[in-house]
Amino acid sequence: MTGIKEVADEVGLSQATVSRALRGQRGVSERNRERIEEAAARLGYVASRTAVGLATGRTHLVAAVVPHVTRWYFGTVIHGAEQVLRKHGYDLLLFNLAGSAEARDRVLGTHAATKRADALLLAGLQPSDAERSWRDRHGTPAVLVGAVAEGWPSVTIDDEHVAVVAMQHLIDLGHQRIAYVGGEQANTLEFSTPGARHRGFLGSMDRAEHKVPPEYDHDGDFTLASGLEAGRALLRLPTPPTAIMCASDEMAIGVLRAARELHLAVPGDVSVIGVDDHELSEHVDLTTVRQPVEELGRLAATQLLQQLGELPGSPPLPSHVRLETELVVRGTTGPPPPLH
Amino acid sequence: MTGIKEVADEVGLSQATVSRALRGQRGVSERNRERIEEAAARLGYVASRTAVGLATGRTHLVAAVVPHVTRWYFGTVIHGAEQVLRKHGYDLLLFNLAGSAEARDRVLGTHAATKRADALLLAGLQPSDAERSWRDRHGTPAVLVGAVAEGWPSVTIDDEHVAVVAMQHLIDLGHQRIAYVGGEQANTLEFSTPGARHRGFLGSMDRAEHKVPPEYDHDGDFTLASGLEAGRALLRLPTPPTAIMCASDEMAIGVLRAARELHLAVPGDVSVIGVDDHELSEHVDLTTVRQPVEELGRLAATQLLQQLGELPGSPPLPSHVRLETELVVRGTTGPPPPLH
DNA sequence: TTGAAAGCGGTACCAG
DNA sequence: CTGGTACCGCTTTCAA
Repeated sequence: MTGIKEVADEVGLSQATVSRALRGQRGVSERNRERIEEAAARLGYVASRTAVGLATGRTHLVAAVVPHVTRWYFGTVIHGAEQVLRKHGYDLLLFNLAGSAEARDRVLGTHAATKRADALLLAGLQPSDAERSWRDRHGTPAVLVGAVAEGWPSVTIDDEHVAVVAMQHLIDLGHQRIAYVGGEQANTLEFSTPGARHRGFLGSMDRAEHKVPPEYDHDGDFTLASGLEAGRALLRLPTPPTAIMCASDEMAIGVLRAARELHLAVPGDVSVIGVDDHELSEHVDLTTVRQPVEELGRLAATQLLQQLGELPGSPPLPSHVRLETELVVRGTTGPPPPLH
Repeated sequence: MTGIKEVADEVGLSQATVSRALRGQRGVSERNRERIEEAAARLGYVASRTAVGLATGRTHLVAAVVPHVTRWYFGTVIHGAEQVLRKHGYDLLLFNLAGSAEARDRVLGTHAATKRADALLLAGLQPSDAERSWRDRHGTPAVLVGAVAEGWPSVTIDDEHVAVVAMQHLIDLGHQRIAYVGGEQANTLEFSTPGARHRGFLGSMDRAEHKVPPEYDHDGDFTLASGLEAGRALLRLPTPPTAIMCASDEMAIGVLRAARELHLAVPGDVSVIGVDDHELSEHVDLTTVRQPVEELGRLAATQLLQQLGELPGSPPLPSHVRLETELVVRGTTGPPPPLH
């Protein structure tokens, strides 16, 4: 491994000068700068990130913590974040909780993430008490994606509003017996989204003066499989709903499959709406409320870079960014079946 | 940030002793070890990874390079790898090429990954000349997932065999006019899988003495959208195939959608088979050849840990691990339609 | 069993 | 504009 010393010896200058030259700092004669750059390139010198980290106190690492990399939403957030981070010389440390609360403690409790990275990106997670107090003490830059918390910058959509928009669409079509497939209790990692969407559902039903029998309020865990299960249960009810709103497209696709299984027409017998605009939703012709997931990731990364002082020129992002969503009407919603 | 010095002062011992005690090394009196551990816990001391890295030369970081995090296959590989790495104290640095060859040069060419990590996990990528020579010089532990290369440990399936198995299934059902949706040229990042599967397809057709008209040999990029497009083209042919084999489930699902669009019955008019056993495949009842993707990731991580000397007890993994695949017959394949 | 001190590979301050 | 040198925070000889 060629070190800075070799380069210095090669050009007959000090390490200090080489260091300055290579980082583009002022105070190096043009002639020497060129010689240094040439020598560094020729010798294949690349500064050791570890040594730089120790000397400067910055690792140029951002820790991204997600509940599940394999879920489309989180994969896409990461994809978006990584794009902008890399552009500014930051690498992405991935912490995949994979649904285990224990993993979360290990990652955030022992500071596996926080000790090593310059900043923290939490996606789909509500910071725990331990995490917020840690951050208060150390002032590590952090950002939340898809969650809000007092004092933490965040990039989100309005989850309650999303549900209201979806519900309004169904209500406008004339539906009254609307069921909900959410994911409130199922998630051990605290997650604010399900609660907000659920509130949106209940509020809308309430304002429309429609009753919500308990069996119309179903739990899921945001996976297709859980949607399938919920769909089966709901559609086999003596009085099944005429419309089902799901807190995610993956669950909605599961419900669609349940309907198909039971030979029910969509939207003839039952309408289905989701949230996300998953890459697959277009293909199953699912009506949904689109959220700009990749952009969420990009903005979160931008937030972080700003806190890290890496974006001197750019206008500061507000600490809470809330992105617009959009109702995408496709083929799975329609008027309720005529009464009989 | 409490450092080792604070802990040492606290217990009135030297940093050396504290360091030894905390890493469980022998040569520290039991009494002092306990006092040190207590003090460290009380002070909330966690060693700086950066400093440890500089002193030991090991970062405890593994760089995982993938073409696309958002693709199910790669997300799952990462998920599997991360699980075992974390268990052994390694963190995962994610490099998402996002389909850009330029990103690849930046990541691997400038050693963004290699300089910073102890080991390299390349998924779905064939090492370039520059990469192999770099590795030859520096001896960085590395492993390939879903690709093979002279001198590189790898964890794979037999991609050619996978295609042969899929084809045999179709041929056994009586199909003769079989088309292929692959992804050979489309991928700028060199990728060995498409080639192998394509060879399997051609070889099977050849052995069965079935002709492959050029228009039956279609390109895709492993996405659903490309499958849809390929499906439309193939099924609109004057003499359409009676079966279509796709190099991935995502493309197969696209083909299924094309069939639905054109009001063709599956498998009545056309049979479709994929490769992967994507999490969705069960739900669309797709016949496919399953590969154990998560296990691929886990084994790759194990390979790496072994090279890193972190698995002293365990029997060494062979340098090329090839996992079994399995034909999963579901509802999208059947006998060809009767001739007319 | 313990401690002093020399690195690890850079950065940054202070003189010159 | 350039060089000497004191760190950064921990590990690791080498002596005691």
